[in-house]
Amino acid sequence: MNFQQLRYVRAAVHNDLNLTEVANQLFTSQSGVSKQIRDLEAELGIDIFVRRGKRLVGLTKAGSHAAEVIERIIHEAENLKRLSAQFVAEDKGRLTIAATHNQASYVLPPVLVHFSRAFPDVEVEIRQGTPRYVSDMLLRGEADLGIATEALDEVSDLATFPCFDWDHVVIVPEDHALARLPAPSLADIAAYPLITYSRDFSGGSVVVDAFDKAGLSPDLRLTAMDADVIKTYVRLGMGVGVVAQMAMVNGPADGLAVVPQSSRLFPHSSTKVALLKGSLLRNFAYSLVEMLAPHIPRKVLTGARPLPPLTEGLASFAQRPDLHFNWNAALHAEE
Amino acid sequence: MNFQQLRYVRAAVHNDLNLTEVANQLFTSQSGVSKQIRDLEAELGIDIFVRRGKRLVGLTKAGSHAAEVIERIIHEAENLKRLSAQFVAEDKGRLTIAATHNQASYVLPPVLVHFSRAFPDVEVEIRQGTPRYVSDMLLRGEADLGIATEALDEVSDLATFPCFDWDHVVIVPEDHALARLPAPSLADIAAYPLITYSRDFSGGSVVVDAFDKAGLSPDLRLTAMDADVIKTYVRLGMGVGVVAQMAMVNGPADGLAVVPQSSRLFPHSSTKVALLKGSLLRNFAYSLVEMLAPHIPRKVLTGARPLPPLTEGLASFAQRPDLHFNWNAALHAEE
DNA sequence: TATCCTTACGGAATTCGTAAGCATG
DNA sequence: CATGCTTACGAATTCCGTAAGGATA
Repeated sequence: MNFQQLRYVRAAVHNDLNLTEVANQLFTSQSGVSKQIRDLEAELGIDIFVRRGKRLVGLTKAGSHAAEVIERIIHEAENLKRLSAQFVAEDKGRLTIAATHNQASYVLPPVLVHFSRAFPDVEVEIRQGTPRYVSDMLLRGEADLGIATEALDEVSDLATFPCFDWDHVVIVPEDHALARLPAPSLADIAAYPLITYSRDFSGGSVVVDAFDKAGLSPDLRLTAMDADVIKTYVRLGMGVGVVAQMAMVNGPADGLAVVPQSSRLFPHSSTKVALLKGSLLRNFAYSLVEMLAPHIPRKVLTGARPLPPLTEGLASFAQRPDLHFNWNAALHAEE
Repeated sequence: MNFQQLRYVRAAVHNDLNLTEVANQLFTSQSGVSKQIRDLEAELGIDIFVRRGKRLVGLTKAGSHAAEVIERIIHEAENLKRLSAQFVAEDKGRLTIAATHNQASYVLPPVLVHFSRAFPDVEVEIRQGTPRYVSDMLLRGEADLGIATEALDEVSDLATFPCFDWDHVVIVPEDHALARLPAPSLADIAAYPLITYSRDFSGGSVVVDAFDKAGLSPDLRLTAMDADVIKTYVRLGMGVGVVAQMAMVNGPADGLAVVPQSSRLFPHSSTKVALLKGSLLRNFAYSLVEMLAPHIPRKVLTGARPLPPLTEGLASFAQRPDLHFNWNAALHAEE
């Protein structure tokens, strides 16, 4: 049994049991992958995969149990590497953040400015996608931290921490009639074509649900993944937009107006930071979580790991209040 | 990074950092051990061990963190093997039980008779020693289950389950004066030389503590690790013995008498079964725990594992009430 | 001096990748 | 017939153990 074999099995499970794909992804030959997996099966004395002819078509019962354990072994091996890196150069390394467009564009910028000032030797990589993509990246171990909305709470292998609450607002062209009403209702808004987030973004369903609950079925003219697209079409007069508050506060708002009191029309949303349970992260990653969610007690954060984490790293951070970031101040500075 | 390297590091930590010893224990050359460890340190970029000249004298800070993670990796790798064995031949294999003499001699026999009838293809190996030895065997992964007294509760990496309570009794030669009193007190007993368990057996301290608390300091003439030795010397008239109840009920009692009401003189003791947290055991091992502690809800038992265990094995066992063993009946059948 | 770790080096075992074979859809 | 797994086999790499070197207590 060796790590290579375990990695191959893991990759096969994550890649539709396509060994050719696995070989490409891991930069090796597919014959090697095939052989190593067969060797492992022979050593363990079990079939991990169900084969039909020469094709892998599923996991055996033993295989699916094995896959779970293999996942943990590889995960711990990665923890070992991260742990070592932590001691080699405490504040140097790479941090991969998976985030939705909204978070990446309007929430992360001020925080990351602060972060990169505190950790100049950390390369930050942002990967953007749907909430589902964010959780997948975390589960696959390809991202260290994930930033999205409540959707992450539903993934049981992730530890999520709330950062802050925010609202959706209704936006219209500056000269639009709705901008002049003191407090338009949902019904007033539903009279116009609507432009908002796609349904698979949690924001999307929050907005639509609010109209549903009020017994309204607005004309959902266009849905998009990001606020910039929505704003563009609103500017063009294609309809009334509903976007996250931050997109107007922290982003360009020229030619647009926020409909008065419109933030009260929808339930609060919440930005969450998530990490894979059992992950031993680099010190600077924990620091970023602290910046995003300074109110989370440190012990809760480290509790995401079933067994004791790198306590020094965290303890030393606790002694550096200069690292704390008041994102609320930053977010609303321009208001 | 490979498992061999991790095993070497682990073994070094468990063997006083003596690589020669590690090599002997793992049947390899010490030069190989040395090289592999150095390779691992090079790959991780950290020193795991503190060296003075050419001697390993300690773990670095990074090393002690690494050792913890390595422990988990190897542990999960063993889980993977056990899991596979479980599917190859569900009720066939080997079960190593570490137990104190008392448990091995008077508690286990009736249970194991029952067990080996239910699982005829399981080889059972009993390893006997002090409570400390029992916990060490579990922590080192050399035993699957441990049976001892409360002493196991103090080891945080072990999950312990209470089996049943029992008492100590005072034993004397048949014709002894104490045997004729209706209910001798501790003071009555302390008038004679005492023979009981060694202090490092939890039974030992329970007995001595009871006298201490009563303000008595009896003449502790002899201490031994097992009841048979104690009984022998009591027969020879060397003193009054204090042994576990089971040693009289389930073991030979010829020539000896239990002092009336003497079980009330000492606090209750309790037999515990323990397993290493996070261990994925074979189905038959869980079955033995069930026989020993049938009142423990199955979910609590499997909860000893941080992540989902082999649920089929356990579920199928739950459907076989024939496997349940009433040890209380067995233990007291002769009464 | 006895113990014990490290390095060097040659042989053994493993792993890897190309190429060919063969089953599936 | 395009895709995809397996097997065979030679090349490359890695692993292992003997032996010598050097450091400590």
